[in-house]
Amino acid sequence: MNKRALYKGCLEPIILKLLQEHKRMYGYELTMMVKEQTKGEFVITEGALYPLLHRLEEEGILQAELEYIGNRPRKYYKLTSKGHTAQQKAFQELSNFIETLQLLSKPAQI
Amino acid sequence: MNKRALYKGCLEPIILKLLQEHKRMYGYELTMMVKEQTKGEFVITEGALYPLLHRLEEEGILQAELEYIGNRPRKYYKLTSKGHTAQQKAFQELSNFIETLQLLSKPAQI
DNA sequence: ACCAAATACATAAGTTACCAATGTATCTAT
DNA sequence: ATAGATACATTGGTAACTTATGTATTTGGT
Repeated sequence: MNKRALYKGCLEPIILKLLQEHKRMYGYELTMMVKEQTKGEFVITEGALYPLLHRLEEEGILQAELEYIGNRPRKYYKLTSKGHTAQQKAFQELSNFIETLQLLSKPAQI
Repeated sequence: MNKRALYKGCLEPIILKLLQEHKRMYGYELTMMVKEQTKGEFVITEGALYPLLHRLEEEGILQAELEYIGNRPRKYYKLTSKGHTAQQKAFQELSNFIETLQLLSKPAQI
């Protein structure tokens, strides 16, 4: 069992949450922030992140803005109004999921 | 995003945990107990459960005993000594995972 | 001045833990 | 009788990842 299998499905709510808290962020920044906030526990691979961001943009959940820092391109993402709704829903699901997991983690209590 | 993607990887630690708490259980019983303890949130499909149980047995983590209730076969599983070790490790990983998720769920605190 | 590491984007192929569907058979309750 | 619950199992498909690879710019150390 790969320990990493655990956070399958968590990436999307995490990204949406961060974008709700920070208005606009770019891909690399998102990976760094997740790594930092989780003390190195969650490391988002590029192969997971970029396809996800593209999909979310396509779905109208994110809106992208390309900017240049010197000659280097940087793509900022922010939540659309549809994205805010999606974020709340996704985060609620994640919270429920965690709560449910804890039901199983704790010994039965009367 | 399928909400069910969330608990990918959680099934194994959950099953191992239940088997540690209850000494011996059979497949159908496991599905019922998870459903009950999570108030219907987690529903384990047979296509996920039985292959997992078989794999864990093959890996020497579980030991199976076939019994008959009338004419109906029932396969009890229990943790081997290797299984107890695996259970503790898996559960620790799950706990860490939940903790890490909560790091991201809560707003940054100084 | 040089080069490794960091920054920043991206895609393609492979993995795997699950779901949905299907199958078989027995037992129970109405 | 027969629908639903109990109890096992397998097959085929999927989606969200990982690993590997690619390109290019910028920064920092010696």
